[in-house]
This record gives sequence, C-alpha cells and structure tokens, in this order.
Amino acid sequence: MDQENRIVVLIDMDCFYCQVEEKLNPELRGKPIAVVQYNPWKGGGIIAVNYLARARGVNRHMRGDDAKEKCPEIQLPSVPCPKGKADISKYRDAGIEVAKVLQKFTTLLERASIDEAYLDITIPIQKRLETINIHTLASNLMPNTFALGYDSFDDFISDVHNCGSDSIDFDFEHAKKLLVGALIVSEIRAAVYEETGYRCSAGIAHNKILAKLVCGMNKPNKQTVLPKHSVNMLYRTLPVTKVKHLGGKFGSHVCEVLKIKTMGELQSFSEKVLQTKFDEKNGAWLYNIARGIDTEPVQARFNPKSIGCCKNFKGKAALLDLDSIKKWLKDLGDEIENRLEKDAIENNRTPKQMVVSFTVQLPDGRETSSSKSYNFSPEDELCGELFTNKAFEVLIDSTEGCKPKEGESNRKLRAPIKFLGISVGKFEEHTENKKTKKIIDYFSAGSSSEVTQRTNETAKGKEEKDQDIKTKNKNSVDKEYVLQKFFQAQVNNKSNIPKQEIIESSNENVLESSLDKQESFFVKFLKKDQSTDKLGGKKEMIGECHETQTNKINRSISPVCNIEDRGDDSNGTAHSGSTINDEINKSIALFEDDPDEISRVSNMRELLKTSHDVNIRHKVNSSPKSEAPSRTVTPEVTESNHIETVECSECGKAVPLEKFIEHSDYHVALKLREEEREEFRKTREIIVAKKPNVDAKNKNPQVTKNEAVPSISKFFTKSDNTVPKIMCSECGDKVAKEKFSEHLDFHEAQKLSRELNKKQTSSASLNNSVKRKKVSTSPLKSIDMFFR
DNA sequence: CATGGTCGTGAC
DNA sequence: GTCACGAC
Repeated sequence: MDQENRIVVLIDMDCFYCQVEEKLNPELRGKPIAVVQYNPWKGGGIIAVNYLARARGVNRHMRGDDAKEKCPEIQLPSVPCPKGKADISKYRDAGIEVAKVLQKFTTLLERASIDEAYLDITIPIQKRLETINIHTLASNLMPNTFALGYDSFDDFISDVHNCGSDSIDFDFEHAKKLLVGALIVSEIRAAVYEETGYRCSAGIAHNKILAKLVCGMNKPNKQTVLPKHSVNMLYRTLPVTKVKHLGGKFGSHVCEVLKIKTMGELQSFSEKVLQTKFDEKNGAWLYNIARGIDTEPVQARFNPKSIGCCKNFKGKAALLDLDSIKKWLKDLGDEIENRLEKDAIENNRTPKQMVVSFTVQLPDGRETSSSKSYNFSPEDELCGELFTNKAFEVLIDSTEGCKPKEGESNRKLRAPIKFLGISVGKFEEHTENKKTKKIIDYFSAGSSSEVTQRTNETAKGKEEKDQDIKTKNKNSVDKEYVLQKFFQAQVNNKSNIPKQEIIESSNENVLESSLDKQESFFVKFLKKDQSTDKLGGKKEMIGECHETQTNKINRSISPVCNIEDRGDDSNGTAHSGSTINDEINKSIALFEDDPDEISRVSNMRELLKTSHDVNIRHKVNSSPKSEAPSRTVTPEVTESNHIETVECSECGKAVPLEKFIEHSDYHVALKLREEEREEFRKTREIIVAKKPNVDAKNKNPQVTKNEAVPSISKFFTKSDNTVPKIMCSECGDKVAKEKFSEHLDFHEAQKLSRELNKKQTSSASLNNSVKRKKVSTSPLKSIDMFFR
C-alpha cells in the first residue's frame, strides 16, 4: 500500500472520563464537571475536565479545590479508590465499548489509548467511491466537519467538485478520498453516539501524525480534514512541540539545537544536516515529518499488549518496611489477577511474563528506577499469591543493598520505595485444544478427521486431556461450552445492540474472534444432526422457533441514524469572513481550548436532541458474506437486504436473525445456570462470604430465586439512567433496581465460568470441587521466608 | 510530596 | 532484558 495515499483517522473521545461519569450519573449532565482522583488532598488531582468547566477556566493542572474556586458550582466525581489505589476500570470498559463500535467499520484499527484509536479507512473509502457519485456529496451529510485551509467545508467540497481548479498543488484524487473519508467518519461518529452515547472528535489526514494533529484543532464533537496542500499553511505557524513525539525533551532539544519554533522553520534543514545534528533515524524522521510524510502504518491491534498497575508513594508516604511493600504488592497483584481473569475470558490468552518495577530514593536524594522480569513457568498458577510472592522475590533480589540487616530492625528497608508497579505481558493465546477444539473433537468424533490433528501438544498432555473428556459426562462439557459462550456474548453485547447494519463495513479480513470460532463450531454441530440430550433439545428449540414462526418474521424498516444537526454549534457562519490564516491561527489557538468556542457548546445536548435525522445508507447485503454461519441454519430466509428478526418462542422477544443462535445459547445457559447454582452452592457461599460488603445483597432477598426467564433485552439493552439504581458491591457498577437480582446472578455465573476457565487452563487435574487450592507448584518462596 | 496510573516504543 | 521517554 502506498503510504502516502492512505486515509488515516484518529478518533479521540471528548473529555472521556467526564462523559463516562455523565452517562452513569445523569445528575451531572449539563453541569460543569471535572473528574478527580485522590480527593483528600486539596480536593484531588484533576484528570479530566468537561467543556462547560473548561469555559470557566478549569484545567487539568489544578487540584479539585482550585477548580471549586474558579467555578463554585462545579461537580467533582472522583475515580473509585478501593483499597487506596485508583481504579479506572470503569473508563477502560467504556473505552472498549466505544472501540467495538469503531471496529465495525474497519479491522485496521489501532487502539492508541483508553480513549483514542487510529483507523485506516483507505479501503472502505475506495469501496464507497465505487458506489457513489461524489457530486451528490454535500456538507449537510457531514455536519461539524472542518477542512484546514478553508473557511467552510463547503468551499472544500466545491474544490473537489471542480477538481481544485484554483490550486496547482491540489491533489484531486486524494481530496476525493478525504471527502468520502469525512462522510464515513461522520457516520462512524454518529454510530458511536447512537450505540454508546459518547461524543468524539476526529482528525482525517494521510497519516497518523497529521490525523492526530488536526483532530485536536476542532473540539468537541467535530471532525477536521487536512488536505495535503494545506500542510504548509498549517506548518507555517505550528509550534514544533505540538507534533506527536516532539512534545517532550526531544522536541525541545530539536528547537534548541536548530533555534526554531515552528514546523515551517524545520523545513529549511536538509536531511543530512538533520541526521548530523540528531541521529540518522531521527534526522530522517524529522526531515519527512516536516514535509507531512509519516509512513508509520496503522497496526491492527485491539487488545493491549500488557496489563499493569502501579502506584506512587510520594514524600512521606514512601514505603520503608517490608510489611507495607508486601501489602502493596499484594493489592497490585490482586488487581492484576482480577483483570487477567476477565482478559482470559474475553480474549482467550494468558501472559507469559511479569515485570516488577520500582523506584527507590537513594541516600543522596536522587531516585532510580529498576525493573525485573520473570517468565512464568507452565506450572505457575496465574492467581492468588503468585504475583505477590514472585514480585516480592524479584524486588528483594533487586534491592540487595536494601535488605534488612540481620538481627535488629529487620523489617525496615534502607532506602524508601517511591514507586511500585507490576505488569504482565507477552501474551499467548490459549490453544484451542484446551477448550473449543476439545469439544469439537468430542462432538465430531468419527467424522472429519483433520480436527483431531494436534501439533503443539505434548503426548502426555494429550492423553491426559482426552482422558478428561472421556471421563467427564457430556453434561458438564456442554455446560462449560455454553456458559463460556454465554459470557462472551455478555461481554460483547454488554451495553449495546447494534441497531443497524453498518454501511460499507470493510470486513473482508475480519479478525477471527473466539466467538466466531465457537459459532462456527456450533453451526457445524447443528448441521451434523447429532442429538445429545441437552444440545439436541436446543436444536429442537431452534427448529421449533423457525417452523412455527417463520410467518412472523419481521422486517424492520431501515433505521435512521441521528446525526448532529449543524446548528449554531457548527462550522460555516461562525468562521465566515475570516481569512485562511486567521482560520488556521484560530485553530491553533483551540489547542488551548478557546473559551468562545466552548461557550457555544453549553446547550449542545439539548440542541442535538431536536436535530433532524439524516439518513445513513445501509449495507446492502449482497456481498459474499451472505453465507454467514447463521444463514446456513436458516435457509428458509432468502431476502437479505434488511435486518431480519425472529420471535423467540422462549421469551417472545424479536431477535435479529444473525443473533439468534447466540440468543438460543443464552436460554440454554440460563437453564444450565440454574443447575450449576445448585451444584456449586457451597462454593458460592464461600465466595460470597469473602466479600466484605453484602448490604446490597441483603436488600434484595431474591438473589437465588430466578423463576421467570428474563427477556433477552434486559441483558442486552443499554442501561437507562432514569430508573432507580443500586450500587453493586461486587463490581461497583450501578444497576437498575429491577435488574439487580439478575445482575447478581450474572456475577455468580461469572464466578462459575472463571472457575471452569481455571480448570481448563491450568494443567492441574480436574477437580470437581471448585474450591481453588492455591498450592503453588512452582519453587516459589513464600513472602514469609523473607522475615525472621 | 503533589497529575497519577497506564500504555507503547526504541536504544542499548 | 532494562531503561528512559512520550503520551493520555
């Protein structure tokens, strides 16, 4: 792919943490707010500020108290801080929710942070260009869109329609793609808002650096296009330090050495000079980026490569005794463990390495950081005290000089620890033979032979596992599979049902999710006409549904997608009459959050509510993808231009056809869960007893009763913030009161799933007791060994 | 004491 | 494998 002719997008959520808080707590909407963490000292550190608060002069470098001073009516929701350490999982989950929407538009998506993602939409644009006439494109299809170097986006569209006759530098082919890109991005942002309720801004350019750069020039809830020929105009006044990678020491160094301030000035240095003054690589990079050239590809990565947590211990809070170190390593390790359990369920992977980092304050006052890695051995159980113990061991090993003296005061370190961190990485996917493949083998035994082929498995392990399968009763295998699938559906659909087919989804190289694998297995199973008691029953259920209700198939009308109207908050009039340079300078000023801009945002939500609808084109399902797995089990349905739903005989709910198998699994899972609950009653009591706060549960005596099968919609619809909520002591989420017992059920089921997952992923023999025995099989010293 | 907790990357 | 750096 020609790196210079890509269309790269950066999607950046507007003051994301604030939006998350506003979504969770409607009371906050329309008010100035800032999210703080660790509020005890000076009202806490501000880590996000919404635009109403920015308009009042609140910024991220203030403490909560300063913000109150500037803006007395400001609301300051704070990051949950259980056990003394900030927990940002709320926002992490929200970020995933958003990224899942983005992923529907292109698989070439790179999550850059909790609230940012790069998308390469070159291919989707190319496809769209084949089906549309660009002369039909007008700015009303792309509200809140700006083109750098143009007073209004209409002017840019005119240039495209007129082949840019007024500019020699005009790259017509590229501009066409930018225009279509702007259309697609506005559809993407509309989908994000529709499905999550979150607003975002976007930058659209031909590489990542520039997309990132221009994304910040019009915010919030706006998108900015950068035509190639506007790069020089932009650079003429753009401070070097605004460019990604140049915002730190290196950028300052460059400015100092070259005695320059702007990107334009950087253009006057030859590549050789730059390579001499800096190094070869950096010099070349500077030379190119000064000309708007950046070849770094958008990498297809959804999941983080590492999972870590850390904490500072500033000043007097520095850790001095081994007990406190042990405590904090345990807390950090526990959090890692929890996040890893979730990660294993969602992403089917396990880390192979742990890194323990810390900084100590030397006697001379300086601080030094160190980190040590440990590679997990296959015997290590990634739970409980493994992290704590291993991290402690590693840390003690690395602080030899700080070890306690033999004899007296042996619980004190010589040097205070100012920072502690544990992170895990080098993930490996769980091999299929551990779960899915085993089950496939089991159910398809005697037919297709290639599935039994295993390449990377020891003979011993294979025998052991085959033995497991044979000795296990079928029910339990079914349960594990269905439950697992159920949870995956829970995770994938947590708070959004796709209400529409997404236009031009460029999923020709769809990443294979584990859910997909399982579905394909399931279809395979159904096709085989095999009847075991449980799954056979399920098959009948589906068949019955189709037979008796085919005539009830609904065809939903094409839904319309609400896009923000270009009201007073839009481009056009606000900047009309300004020169191009004024426009650019104004844009640059927006990096500092222009208050004039912000003040117009105050009524944004209200205005958006009343905005008019804009039709979004829908995917015409004529692609080769029409033979999706679900299609093969529903041959009676032939038309495919619309979203088809069937009414489930179990719950009476209209379910999108493509989701129906998943939906059926859900019913089976519900039933199985009832059985599991009985089977694991004892275990659950142990687990629940461990939890400190059971107040919320006591308010709901109905925890273990689940007579009526709930509608699928209760699990999958967005949470409605207007209903009364209860704070769940398990996860800290606020849950609608009427759904609370279901929610608790979910936790119980999730625990069971985790146990099952552990049984499968650990090499230990299967044990019918769920009780997790934390007998470390590795030659790992207990922490206590370090004390006398 | 005072953005802090997370991430990714590249040099060595 | 460690470390500093950059960014959010």
